[in-house]
Amino acid sequence: MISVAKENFSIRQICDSGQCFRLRKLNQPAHETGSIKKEEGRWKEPKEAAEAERYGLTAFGRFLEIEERQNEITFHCEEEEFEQIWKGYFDLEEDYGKIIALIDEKDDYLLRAAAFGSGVRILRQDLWEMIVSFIISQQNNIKRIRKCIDYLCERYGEKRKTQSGIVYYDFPTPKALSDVSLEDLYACNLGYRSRYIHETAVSIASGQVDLKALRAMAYEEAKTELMKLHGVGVKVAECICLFALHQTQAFPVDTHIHKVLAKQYPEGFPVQRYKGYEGTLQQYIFYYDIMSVSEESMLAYSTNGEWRS
DNA sequence: TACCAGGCAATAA
DNA sequence: TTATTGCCTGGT
Repeated sequence: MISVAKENFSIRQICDSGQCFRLRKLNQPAHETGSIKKEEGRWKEPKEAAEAERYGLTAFGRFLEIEERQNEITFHCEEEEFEQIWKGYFDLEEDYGKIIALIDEKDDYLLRAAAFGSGVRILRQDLWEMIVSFIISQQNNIKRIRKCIDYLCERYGEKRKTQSGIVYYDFPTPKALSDVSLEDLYACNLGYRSRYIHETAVSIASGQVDLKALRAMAYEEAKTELMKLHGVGVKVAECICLFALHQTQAFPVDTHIHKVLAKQYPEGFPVQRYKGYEGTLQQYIFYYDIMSVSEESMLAYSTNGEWRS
């Protein structure tokens, strides 16, 4: 087991940040959105060591159990595995405090967003898994995305078992998905995205688009190459660049970010000032926005029982 | 019941 | 080149 201090690092926040779909709280009904049960309301920091929150992560063909306590995070694996895989996966060699310190002291909104989600990090996830995951994400919500991905893994991924007997499924390979009929993909509730997944799997399994070459490409080139895949547009390509290729200059704009930009940055987000860190800051904004929706709703509810606009 | 959700591709203008 | 529209499905 390996424990690390919680410096700008929160599994709970990463779990809810919308960048990964196979990290989730354990002892919770399958497909529950992220770390919080609806009826529980806001998540509270565990006070005692005994109140550790347990998470399960499936990635790179492995299952990792993680415990989060008030001041530390414990990875249930050997040191070698941690050094070789998870240290890089969670981007633990980057100093996020340094990034937050770059924020314009006059930018109250961005300061609040970064303080709120200071434990969020940009993961280095598997490229193929991110391509499929973000094609599924379009016009979709996190809960359903998780469900669709689970379904694909359980049906077409390799079944595996940890030493302690936990059963999990690897993400299906491009070849495995390219062999699945459109009809069977529709049965996974992928809807019109079924066609995109099928054609993308064929493109990659056939070598028409090369994952290895993609990993070596610079941002603009990688984005253009990704958009050759059916079902991958600008937004999805930028998400893949950010969450798989760790190109932190990517700045995906979805409806949430679009809304925030219009309200907080009518003159445009100062991308020049934050060059190379746009994607990280975007993630703070995104997390702040999706997580504060319920909070804002409560604040908007005035004491006389009427809703303020 | 109708509309929308963390877009995209096809088609029209 | 830019604007509009259909698309699967589950939730409200």
